[in-house]
Amino acid sequence: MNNSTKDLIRNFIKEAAGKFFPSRLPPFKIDVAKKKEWGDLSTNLPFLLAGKTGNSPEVMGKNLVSLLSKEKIFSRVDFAAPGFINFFLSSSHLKESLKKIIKEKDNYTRFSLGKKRPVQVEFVSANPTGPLHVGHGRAAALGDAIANSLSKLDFKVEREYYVNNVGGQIKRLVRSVWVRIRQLEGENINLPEDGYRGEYLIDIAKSFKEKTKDTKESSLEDIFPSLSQFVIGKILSEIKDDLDEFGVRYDRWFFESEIYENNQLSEALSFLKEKGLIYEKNGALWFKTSAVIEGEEDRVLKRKNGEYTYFASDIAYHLNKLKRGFHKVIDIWGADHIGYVPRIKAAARAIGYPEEALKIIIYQLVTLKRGGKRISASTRKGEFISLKELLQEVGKDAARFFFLSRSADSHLDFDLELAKKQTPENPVFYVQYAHARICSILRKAKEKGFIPFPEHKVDLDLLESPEERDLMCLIALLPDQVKEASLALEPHHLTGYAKNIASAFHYFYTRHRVISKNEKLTLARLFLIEGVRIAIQDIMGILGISAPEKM
RNA sequence: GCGCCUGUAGCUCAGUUGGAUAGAGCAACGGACUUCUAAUCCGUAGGUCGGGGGUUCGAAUCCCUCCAGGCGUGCCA
Repeated sequence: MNNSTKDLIRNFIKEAAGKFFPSRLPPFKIDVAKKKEWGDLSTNLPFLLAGKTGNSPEVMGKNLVSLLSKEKIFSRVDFAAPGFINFFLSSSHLKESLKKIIKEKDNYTRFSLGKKRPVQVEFVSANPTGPLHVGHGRAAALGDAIANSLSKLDFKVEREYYVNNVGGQIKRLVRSVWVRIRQLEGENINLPEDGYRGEYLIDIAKSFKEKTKDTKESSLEDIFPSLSQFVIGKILSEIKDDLDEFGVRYDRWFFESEIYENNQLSEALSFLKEKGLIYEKNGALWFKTSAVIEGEEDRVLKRKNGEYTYFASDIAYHLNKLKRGFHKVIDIWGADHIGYVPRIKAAARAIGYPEEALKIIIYQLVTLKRGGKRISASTRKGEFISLKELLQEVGKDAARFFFLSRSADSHLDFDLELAKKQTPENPVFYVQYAHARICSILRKAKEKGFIPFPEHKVDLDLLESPEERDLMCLIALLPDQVKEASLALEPHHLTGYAKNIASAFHYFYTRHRVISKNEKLTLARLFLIEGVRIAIQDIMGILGISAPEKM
């Protein structure tokens, strides 16, 4: 499936240019025009051809224009100095697009280019040492939206959460709970320096005590296996609950311990050994990062004390992913892991990842604000705002919309007051309101007997105002938007497009009455706003945000 | 010190594989309800794209340099 307007145009351009430019075309752009006078779309190809042929952009451009003008998809094709071609989409193409979205619903923005190839998105993957915080919310929103958007392109997407259930952090965690248990037993004992101080561990200690009777005599060593399983299970189920409430479901929860159990670690290491990328120094085993990526420091895989590092199991984990046959593996990490990127990239290359098969998306940290004031987010004191609290305060929809409003690269200022507001200042309500408003009109139309309407009675030629044309144009370009945002792994473009459509609708609404005495016009407009409604619902669906029918 | 990210209107940010006179939302100011949701809309104003240099037909976008903020720089994860 492919409803891309740009692809159609691209093909026409290739065909036309081929008539006087025999060799392969340089990569050219088709952009949405910035101004009304410049049409709907434009291309810079004349500049590029001029550079290749020595002719002026004007000659190249005018040649193309004369060949392209005959295509039915355009109502007008202009050459625009100094070297652009501007395209005006014909009303027949716009009407065609509108009919398609009505007919195909959310399949309208579906593409078949992924060809069912498997892609994995691994995200959040927070250590099971405490509740998820706001930053994890950003990862969850990003990962889920990216996964949704890739599904649209017909990739077979798998969502995965990697659970680090072994290692030093877990030991510290379990020891902390053990100390809490001892304290509950009345012992005068303090949390270790590097312990976890959060109050939630006291609750966990209590429930472990209830479940297991004789905690009094047990040493940490004896109790460790069962206690650690209990603690991790408890915390993980809270994490699952939070993600569930946020609307995120995983296909797989992958436990780090699995890497150890199935010998996968030694397999990965011998893989590297064969390549001569492992050596011993100071009693430890090292990975020769420097041999793969210039300027990178070598890293320890196995410590002097015989324990493997997180890096070692992570290499094995990535080898495991590769073996599962993913066409592409996408890891989504917080900016605090930025320093880890080169070494895992190096390892990926060493274990046979094709270039580009591993994509690591780094998102910048979230700053919370209440009105104008910053809220400190210090994890150490345990006074961070959890994802749960955020959801309680602003709700899933606002949280997701805000997280997805900015590019991952950008630091995110999250204003809690704004997210809660039920006014047009708050973009999520603005968009949802447009959808609800359309639904309200459709309900009324139904009462009056306009719906369901037979499609053959709808005459779209009656939609001739600029406001109606703008809406149709946004619908016509929607598949391209979805495709581009998906391929770029940048869902924030879609929040932007949702705002654009909502705005165009509200503008239309104040100028035109949908339900009127003019029955034919009413039908045509109902048809149009139903298309707009589907567009909004579709985008919101990709973003994981609801599109309410009433507000 | 070094690495990565960021610096665009009062605020929050799009735009960064070079392309036309740099955009949006909010805030500010001024307007619009015999109406299918005024939870909306319209208009006005707002800019040395952090500074400086360079590359070229053309730079917010590429290169160099400097400044500011964030994150990282573990035999933690």
